[in-house]
Amino acid sequence: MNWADHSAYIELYPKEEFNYEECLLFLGRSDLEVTHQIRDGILYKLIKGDEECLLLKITGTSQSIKAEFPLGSCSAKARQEAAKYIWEWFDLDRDLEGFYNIARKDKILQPLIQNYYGLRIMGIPNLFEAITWAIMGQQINLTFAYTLKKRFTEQFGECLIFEGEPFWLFPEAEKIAALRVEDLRMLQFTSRKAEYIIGIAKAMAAGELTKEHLLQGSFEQMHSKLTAIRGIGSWTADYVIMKCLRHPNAFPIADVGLHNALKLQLALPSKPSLEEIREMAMGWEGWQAYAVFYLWRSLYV
DNA sequence: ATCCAGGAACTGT
DNA sequence: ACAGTTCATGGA
Repeated sequence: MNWADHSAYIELYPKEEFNYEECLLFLGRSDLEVTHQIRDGILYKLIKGDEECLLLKITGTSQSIKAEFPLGSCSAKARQEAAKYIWEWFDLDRDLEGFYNIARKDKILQPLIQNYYGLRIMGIPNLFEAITWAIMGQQINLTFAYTLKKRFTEQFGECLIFEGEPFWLFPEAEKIAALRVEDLRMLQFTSRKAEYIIGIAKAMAAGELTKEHLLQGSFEQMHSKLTAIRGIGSWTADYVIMKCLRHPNAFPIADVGLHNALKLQLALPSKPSLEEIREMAMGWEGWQAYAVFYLWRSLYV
């Protein structure tokens, strides 16, 4: 992690192939987003440090990301945690050169890496949030998924008011583990999703499911451990591996957004079959997650 | 109104 | 292993 601690603020220095504006565009794709805010081009994110909440005020250029602490000064340890969080959130450990090398030779990806140069997979570092968000998004349109997340967070998450505006933390697994299905049904979750989410919250609260444990395994091991959990199928496992566990081989091949993006990019009369997608993705080995993320990007704005 | 949405479990063969 | 069915509700 390449960063500087200036006490009043911190600064992170990504390697090349980084474009803050592109990343910010992704973060601003929904007005219903509750786990971060963008106001006047400035990104605000509330994170949970050791016991205490930390509000980050983030700005960036193509060379660096700067984060201030509008709540006041914070400890050196908290600043380190903030730096680590942002580093992971923006996937700054990744060297995109490998991806761009294979993408330059790929008919589908070539225009995308040109248009979205420097875009990184904006992650969800918190495992419970990543899994829960993926489950919320199963088989419903994205707008409604954001509505569910907003209700869920505003009902069960912690809130901090700053300058008269609320900043939310995604709910803790411990809190959700104590709920009943009806508590989520009231927010228009389906019974099925409510069961899945509470079940996973219980497993995580009991320490039976942790990010650290999953990260120890290979891609295949992560995938099979995740899909062994009720509510997590192949799509959800790949999504979580892509956004939280950060394995670049994650490939949610059944994703509807992916299908639509391919149809659009290739001007196909209808969505490609899984077999056709496998064919297209032959050259993406080792970078499937980035290929998918760039294709998703092509669907908006 | 009708179709479908960043799927998964369940059921029957 | 594989295909069909059910869950459920909002957006376009």
